[in-house]
Amino acid sequence: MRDADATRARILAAAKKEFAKRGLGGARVDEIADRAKANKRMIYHYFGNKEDLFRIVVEEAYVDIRTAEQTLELEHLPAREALEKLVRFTWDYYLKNPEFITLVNSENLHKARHLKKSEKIEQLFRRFVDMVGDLLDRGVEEGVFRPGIDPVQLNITIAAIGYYYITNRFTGSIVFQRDLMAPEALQERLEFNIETIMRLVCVSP
Amino acid sequence: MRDADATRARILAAAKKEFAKRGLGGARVDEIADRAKANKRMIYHYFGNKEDLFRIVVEEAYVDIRTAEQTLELEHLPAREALEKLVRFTWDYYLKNPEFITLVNSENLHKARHLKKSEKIEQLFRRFVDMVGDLLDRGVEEGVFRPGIDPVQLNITIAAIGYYYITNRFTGSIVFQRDLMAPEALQERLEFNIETIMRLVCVSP
DNA sequence: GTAAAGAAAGTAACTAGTTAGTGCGTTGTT
DNA sequence: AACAACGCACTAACTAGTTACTTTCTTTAC
Repeated sequence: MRDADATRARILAAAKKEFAKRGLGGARVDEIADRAKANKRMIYHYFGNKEDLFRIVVEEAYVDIRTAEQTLELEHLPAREALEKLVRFTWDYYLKNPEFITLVNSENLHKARHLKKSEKIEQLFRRFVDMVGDLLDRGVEEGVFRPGIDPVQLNITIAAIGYYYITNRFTGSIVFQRDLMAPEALQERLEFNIETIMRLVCVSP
Repeated sequence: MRDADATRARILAAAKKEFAKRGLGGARVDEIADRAKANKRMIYHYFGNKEDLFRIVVEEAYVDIRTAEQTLELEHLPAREALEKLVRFTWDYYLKNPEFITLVNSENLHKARHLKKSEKIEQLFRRFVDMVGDLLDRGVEEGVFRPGIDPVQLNITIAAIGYYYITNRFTGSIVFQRDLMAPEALQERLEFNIETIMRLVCVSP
């Protein structure tokens, strides 16, 4: 049974897991081949080398989160509801896809040298920033949002308050002496995050 | 010239740099020895093995940030000023010590298995959480802070909005198509962060 | 229809270089 | 002399990448 596409896809999925688990430096090409039930030679055949494979994994991770975001259709909701939905989505996505966070961390450890080579990333995010910009404008028109908020700063803040909690869940649970991943703790954090963003953006909370 | 303490200290400093630059998996013991102008044999003599060396580096990084925090003496300031000072301090510390962030990221990639072995970390942080708890109480008494805010959630949020920006400065600069490390960008972010926290905590912003 | 040719998919074993960790001897200090 | 600090040179295991080969599928010629 030969299937080039399926093998390629299995390698990519395996690479995503391995890179997310151990980072670029700690990941082992042999391990990726095993996980993918493929041969190491196939990895080099389809992806050239380890770094290129990593680049494609990271690119794909960014495409995935932005694709998911675009299904939100925030345009059809009142501004306040749309903003809350975005905060909830971001939180849920990090929670369900912690490998996204690990990959981004790993890419930043390497000063984003792989993403620098990518071309499709820039336009992907321009659309996203525009979407949040439009949402902010709409909220101001509706009289519910403060004017003058920078959509990039808001984006970063929405991401930050979820991302930091999830990425540092292990040291955080030790340092703060509570299980940050307990269901009640997660619920509490999500509500705190929504309150943080609402107080930041809305005219009257 | 023989000096056990100095050699040990040079190794620790070199290890901190190397681990911060490449993570636990990517760091090379030979490189640490070279940087420290010591011999690899000395590393094993003083620290046992690579993992133990890493554990001590991470522990020391946590002790350093908490030690710096304790010089703030927030008790002697009005609550609002104290809170703003804490946000500024956190931001400045991350900016001046980006290796702290990389070490914490690396430790979380390994599910905090080194920090779990550490004993002095817990009490270090209990004091810190108490300090912020006291600050919140004082702000409520002064009539400037909302009551009922969880000091742990506030701590996490103050850290998050700075940490995320700094740790993801490389991918962030590509994705948002602006130089996030330009002096004006840094100043803008700090002010945005202060506003975020003030709106979250204060009764009237 | 079918057989030969060729291309693509897949594998095992290997190479060259790297890496954490050590054995053992040397040098300096008290 | 005794002990601690130090350093060279080694090893056993590992690791990214390659070579040379087999198997399977597709295309083309008749």
